Amino acid sequence: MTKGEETRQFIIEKAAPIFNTKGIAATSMSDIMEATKLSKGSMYVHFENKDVLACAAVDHNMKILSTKLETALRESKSAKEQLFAYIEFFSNPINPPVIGGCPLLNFGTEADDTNPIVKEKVNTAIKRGQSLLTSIIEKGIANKEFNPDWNASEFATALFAMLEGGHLMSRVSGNNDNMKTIEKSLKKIISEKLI
Amino acid sequence: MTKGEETRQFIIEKAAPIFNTKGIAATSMSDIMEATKLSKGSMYVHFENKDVLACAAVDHNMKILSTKLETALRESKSAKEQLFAYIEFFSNPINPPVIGGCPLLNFGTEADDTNPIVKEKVNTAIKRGQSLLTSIIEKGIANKEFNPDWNASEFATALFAMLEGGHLMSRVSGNNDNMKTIEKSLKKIISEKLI
DNA sequence: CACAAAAATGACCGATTGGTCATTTTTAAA
DNA sequence: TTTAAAAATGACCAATCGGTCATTTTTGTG
Repeated sequence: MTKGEETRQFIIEKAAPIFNTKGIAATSMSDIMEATKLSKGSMYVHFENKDVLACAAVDHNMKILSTKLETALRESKSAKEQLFAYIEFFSNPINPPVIGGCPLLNFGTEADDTNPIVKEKVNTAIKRGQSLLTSIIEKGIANKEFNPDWNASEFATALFAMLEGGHLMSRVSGNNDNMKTIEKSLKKIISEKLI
Repeated sequence: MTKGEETRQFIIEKAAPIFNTKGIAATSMSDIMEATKLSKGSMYVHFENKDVLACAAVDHNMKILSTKLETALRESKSAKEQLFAYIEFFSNPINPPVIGGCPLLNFGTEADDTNPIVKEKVNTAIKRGQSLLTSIIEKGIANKEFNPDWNASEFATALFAMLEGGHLMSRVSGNNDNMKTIEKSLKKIISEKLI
């Protein structure tokens, strides 16, 4: 990695949590300068404008999330264990895996009617999440772990939505109570599908 | 209503959809001036600063939502019908009841770690939504409509979270498919609780 | 070491931000 | 109709915004 590539990466890493916490519009280049202790000119050597940097920060936040999720799922063997691990991974929004909370929720709501590029990034990430969940459930059905009548993609969508909604509710309330309730509900539903 | 109160209300009504669409930070006083065709000085006659106007706009958006919801629920008689009406009310995020989409989702995610006042407004509104749902379910249990073993507040939380999460997913994807799936799942669960 | 390319700097730019205020216009009650 | 208060105006303010660029410093290769 050249010096330039190193600096670029360094800026992204410092900028990502700021964008995820304050939002894209509310984050200024001065915020990033302060966090990196770099000059303004240096920022523009590596990013042609703020939008490019913001997009890189969005990508980085989502990458961190998916990498940590992957690690959290790695040890789980059965489909049930994987679903439980997935739910538990998202079950603490007050101390979330990514600084600032779920980037899909944060950037999705900000971008949905203002930034089509970020919107599409979030859309793609959500679809990946849904299909990961769907494939875990389908694997569980093939394994004879789960009831074969279970509609995998339908439940994957419901599960994903509940986690995002629960994330919002817990962040706004300042505690994990709602998310814990949701975790319990989801685990109960999954357990009922066990053969 | 005095002239001043009329103008103040007029500004709020013009500002509310802009704040809900662009977000608080990304909305400028110039945006409101343009929408109202009023001068800058006039804005500051009625609102001491942008934050006060933003808070009034947040309140207005949430009020519109709850008023429309109330109307949508009014005709429903049974608890089941009321729950279905509640779900249907939120089932079209692409053409939502409030311009810009769900204000709880929009303002909640923006405010959660930047604006404690708005955060608390959203928190209160969410709790009201949860308790409305809980009381509908409890009424249905008392009516012998629903299985008495049903945990009302637990399901209310899950339902609320699913609708918010589904709202995000549909807004980001640009269509209502995910929300339709969620609507179907929720209605099925409710129907299974009918005695 | 030489030296060209890459990286970093910070002063500077015009535009826009939230906000103020002296002045003018409108309102509404006596 | 008079008149004082309320409302509306728009020029003006300092601060900050995203972005540029001539200059200096650092890097890495021959």
